[in-house]
Amino acid sequence: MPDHTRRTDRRAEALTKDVIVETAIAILDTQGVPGLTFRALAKQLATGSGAIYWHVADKDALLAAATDRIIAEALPRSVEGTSPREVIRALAMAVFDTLETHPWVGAQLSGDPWQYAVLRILEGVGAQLDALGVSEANRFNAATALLSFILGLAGQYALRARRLAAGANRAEILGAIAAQWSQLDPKRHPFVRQVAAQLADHDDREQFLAGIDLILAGIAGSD
Amino acid sequence: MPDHTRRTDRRAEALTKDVIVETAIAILDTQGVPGLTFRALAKQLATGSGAIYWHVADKDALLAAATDRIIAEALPRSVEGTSPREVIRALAMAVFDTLETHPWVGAQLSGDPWQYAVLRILEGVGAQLDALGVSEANRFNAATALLSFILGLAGQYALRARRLAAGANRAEILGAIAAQWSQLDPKRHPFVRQVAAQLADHDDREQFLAGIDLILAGIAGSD
DNA sequence: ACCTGAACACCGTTCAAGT
DNA sequence: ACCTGAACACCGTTCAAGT
Repeated sequence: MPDHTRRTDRRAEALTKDVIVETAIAILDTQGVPGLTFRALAKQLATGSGAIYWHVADKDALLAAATDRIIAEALPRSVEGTSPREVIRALAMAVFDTLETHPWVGAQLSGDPWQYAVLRILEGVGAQLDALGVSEANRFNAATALLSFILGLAGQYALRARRLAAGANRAEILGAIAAQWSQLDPKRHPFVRQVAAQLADHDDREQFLAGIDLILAGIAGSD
Repeated sequence: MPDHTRRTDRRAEALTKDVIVETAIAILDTQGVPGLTFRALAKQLATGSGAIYWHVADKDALLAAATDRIIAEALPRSVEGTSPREVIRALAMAVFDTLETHPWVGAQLSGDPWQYAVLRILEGVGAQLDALGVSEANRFNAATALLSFILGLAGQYALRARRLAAGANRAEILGAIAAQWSQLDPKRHPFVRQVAAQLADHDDREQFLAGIDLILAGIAGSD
C-alpha cells in the first residue's frame, strides 16, 4: 500500500489467469510457440513455474486461452448496414489479418478446431446464412465448409509464418517454393509447374477472398 | 547367407530409409504422434537412436516422409472415363478415407502445407480444372480453395482422431461437444446452439462431399 | 560408410514444503 | 488459497568412438 509498486516487467500483484495469458501472448508474438515454455513464462512473471499450474490446467489450455483472447478481440463486434456476404467477408478478413500479427494463431486454430475460438468464428459465419437465404437443412454444411476453408488457410499461413520467424522474407520463401516447383517433372506435375509462376507474386488477401467468394457463390447457387 | 535370418520384429538387413519410414508408420498408426520417439523407433528397429539420423535429417523430415508415403499410396493413380468433377470427388474422398486409417496424417497435412504430399493433392485437383473449363487466370485460386478446404477438414478430423485414440468413441465425442454447444448462451450463440442437434448424427463423408460440391458449384458459376 | 549409445540441453508436470 | 522450486520422467539431437 505505501510504496509505489515498481512497474517494470515484473509483477507486483497476485498472479491471475489474465496476466498469465497476456504474458504468454507477448512471448508467442515475439518468440513463437517454441519460445513459450513454462520456465520462460515463470521467469517473465517473476514466479515459479509450478505457480502457473494453479491458474491454468496445462500447456494446451494455455494456448487455447491465448488463441481465444486474440480471436475474441479480432472478430468485428457487429457490422451494421452491410449485406450478409459483406459480413462474412469482413469476418474472414479479420481472421486473416490476425494471422499476420499473431502467426502462431494459425497453427493453433487448425490444430484444435473444437476450441472456443473456432466456435466464435463458426457462430459469426453461421448467423449470416439465414439472412443469405440458406435453408436450414443446408446451413450446417455451408457453415462448416466456410469454416474448414478458413482453418485450412490458417494452417497454410502458419507455416509460412514459422519460416518468416526463421529469418526469411515473403519473397524469398515463395521464390524458393516456386523454384522448387518449377523443377518438378513436367510429366508428373504439369499443373503445379504451371502455377509456380503465379505463386511468387500473388496477393494473399485476394486469394483468400477469392476462396470465400467461390464458396459463397456455391452456397447461393445450390440452394 | 547360411543361417535363415530369423524374421521376428527385429531387423537383419542394413538399415534403410524405407524400413525406418515403414516402422515409423506402424508406430504412428498404433501409438499416435506422441508414441513416435527416436528411442522407441530405434528399439523397434533394434538399433541405436543415433543411427536413424544417418538416414533421416530430423523428426520433421521423418513425419513428412511417412505422410508422403501414405498419401502417395492413397491417391488414385488415374480415374478413367469419369468427369473431372468425379475425379476431384474421388481424390478428396481418398484423402478423407486415409485420415480414418491413419489419423495422424490429418495433423501432419494441415500443419505443413508445403510438403510434397500436399503438392500431390494440389496436382491431382489442379489437373482437372482445365477440363472443367476454368480459365487459366482463375485456376490458381480455384485449386488452392479446394486444397485449403481439404486441409481444413483434415485438421478437424485429426483432433477427433486424437480423442478417439484416447479411448472415446465417435458418438461420445460428438455427443459431448453437442451437449457443450447446446448449453451456450442462446443470445450470443444462436447458430451454434441450433446446429448442435445436427452435429451428433451427421455423416462425415456426406458433409465432406457437400463442401467439395459447394466449391465446385462456385467454380462453375463464377467462370 | 554406417552404426552405437552415452551425454547434452532441454522439455511439461508434479509435489512436498512453505506463506 | 496460493506460491516456490527442486525433482521426475521424459524429449530431440549430437558426437566421439567403434566396425
